[in-house]
Amino acid sequence: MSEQIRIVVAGDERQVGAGTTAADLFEDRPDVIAARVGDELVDLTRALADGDTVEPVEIGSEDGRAILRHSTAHVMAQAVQELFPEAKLGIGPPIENGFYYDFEVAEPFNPDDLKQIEKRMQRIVKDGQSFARRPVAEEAARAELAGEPYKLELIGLKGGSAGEDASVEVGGGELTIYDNVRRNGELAWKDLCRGPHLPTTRHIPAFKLMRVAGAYWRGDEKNAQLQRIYGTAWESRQAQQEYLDRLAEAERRDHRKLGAELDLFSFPEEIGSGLAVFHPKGGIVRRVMEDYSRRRHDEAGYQFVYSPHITKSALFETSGHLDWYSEGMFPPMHLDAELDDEGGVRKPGQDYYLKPMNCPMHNLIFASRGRSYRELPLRLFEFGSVYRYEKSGVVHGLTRVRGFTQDDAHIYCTPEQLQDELASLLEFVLGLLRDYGLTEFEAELSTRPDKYVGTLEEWNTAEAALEEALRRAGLPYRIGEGEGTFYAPKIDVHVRDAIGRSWQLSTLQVDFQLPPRFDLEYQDADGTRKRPYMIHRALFGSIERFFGILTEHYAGAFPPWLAPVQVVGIPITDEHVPYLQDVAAGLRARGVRVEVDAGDDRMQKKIRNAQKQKIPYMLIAGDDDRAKNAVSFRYRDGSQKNGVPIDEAVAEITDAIERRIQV
RNA sequence: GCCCCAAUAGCUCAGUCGGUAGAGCGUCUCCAUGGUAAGGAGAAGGUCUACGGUUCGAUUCCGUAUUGGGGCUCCA
Repeated sequence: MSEQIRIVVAGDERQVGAGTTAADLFEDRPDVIAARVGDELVDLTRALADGDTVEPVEIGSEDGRAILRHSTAHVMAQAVQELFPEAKLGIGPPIENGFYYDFEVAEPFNPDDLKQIEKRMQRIVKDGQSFARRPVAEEAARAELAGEPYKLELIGLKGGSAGEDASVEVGGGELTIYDNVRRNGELAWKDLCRGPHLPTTRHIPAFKLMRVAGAYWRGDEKNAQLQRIYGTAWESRQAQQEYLDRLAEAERRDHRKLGAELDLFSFPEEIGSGLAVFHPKGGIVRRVMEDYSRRRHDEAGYQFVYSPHITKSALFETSGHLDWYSEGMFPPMHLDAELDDEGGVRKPGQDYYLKPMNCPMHNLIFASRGRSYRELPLRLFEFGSVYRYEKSGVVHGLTRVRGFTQDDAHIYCTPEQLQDELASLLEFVLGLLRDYGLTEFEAELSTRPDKYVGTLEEWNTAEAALEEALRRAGLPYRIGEGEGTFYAPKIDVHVRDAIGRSWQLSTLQVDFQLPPRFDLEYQDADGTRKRPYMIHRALFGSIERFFGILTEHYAGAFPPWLAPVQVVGIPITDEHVPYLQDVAAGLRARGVRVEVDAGDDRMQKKIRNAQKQKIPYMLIAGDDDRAKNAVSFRYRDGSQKNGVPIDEAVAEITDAIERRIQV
């Protein structure tokens, strides 16, 4: 009689024969593709030991998907090496929505290659090769993988500072190799890998290769650049299709595309990379955003300031930017130098820089005269245009540009005021974002890094104040331990858009570096001079970026209060144009942005045009409406309401605009 | 900055295996007066991104630059 062991399966204690595997336990569960034993994810084929607790890992679960994707990465690597035997393996981890694998190849892959690789993968999936785990000693692993220089490097990193990626391959403990074994027992392929993996390649229900890109070995730009193939893999064809549909939806909402279609903005080549111009329609949206923001800041006790776009270099020497941020700044222009007749320097001249930040300017305003504690908190606000010399490869639509305008403010307060100021500030931030229909937030509190300026006490005070502000706002947050900048702990607010994507928007930072550098002081009630605390904050971050994000959030269908054209009048025939123009005049008198389409298109075409421009309200009028002193609504969603008296129509529209409702 | 890909009319794209180009939409003009997503006809519009090279000849091939796209790195 065989030996018995005791295990706990999904909470139930059971007695089973020695050598029992998780596969045996979940025989009747085809969706189970791995097991969690204790804290560890393992292959189904792993034999269980006495006292193990075992949980099933379903293919559609988070862990299950990661295992599926990682296994698919192996299948892809096998296919690549079968087709391109000279390809050297990098790493191939699962990622959100899919996986990748890096290869060193002489020639980059082209789209045709991808198709071929995908075909070969389908064959491997059909083959039903099993993934077999095999622990190996380090020396043996080195011998087996002698032809794979990157894998050898990973073995060398074992247990060291291998980093997240490498740990997928080598883990912390023993080295293992996964063999892909054909059903006839023949070895098809192998890879250094920690696992776990699917039982067989047949357990891959749906996958697709997405694209090729260059990627540095171990993420370091000094290292060799490998070819990375990205793929996606899912627990069902349907799940994959839903993912592909989500991608298509994101593409449909792409602000760069909508920006052109809706005539909002462009990036003229003549101006330069990352430098946007706003067209009249984009200008309206932007102006409404700015006006609203100004009004809210005014109500919240901010004072408005203006500062120039360029400054002598000395300012950024004082602020420290030239020491630690010069790479991100546009090169300086050298002005006012004079040479004498012999070519010698008579007057050395000055370097002027475009400003990458507004804070030094605001500090000068604070320091322009003596400040009393009675003035604090002093809140200086500016729509400040700044220029940052972003690397050419990172510029992207409106979300990453080289010239942009921050809704920037700096708040100077006493240490005692810090807590309340941060709390009300956070409230203010969230309130404003909510007005744009952004309601799902998540915050990140970044704390003191190893290298920092200021005193430990100051940091503790500020971090505690930030955390308390988060608690008061009832905001879910995570802590980024040591992720603060060297001069400040900060809160970053991430918002979720209409299709669930998360964007980092607002940032609140307490600054310990600039007040002493600028020798900022105020005179306290007891007559002594004290150093104020300084808070940097931006709600939108950059107006351009926020504009881009909003465009995608609304898919270009801006709510009435923001829409460039709020109402378009569409006459049934030319004869009704004057009637609609009267209606429009009434709306315009109430501040509504309204146009009457008097062109020679047919009514149907005008509706189509208005629909494509995503105009919130179409007011249609013909003989019937005119006879009743009415108009007919057609809303953006295609619904309609006929014969609405003009007064009611105007009231409905102006009300929706005033209340900033989303329609 | 690095790797790969692209650039043809205002937009989306076709095309030329090297002999200076087309469509649809948009624009303009005219006709049509039509009740909820494309009425009809005609016209205008392009040094085929720029600069070099090869060639009898370059929009096409090669190089460089610029701009854009997908990644990597970066985002204080």
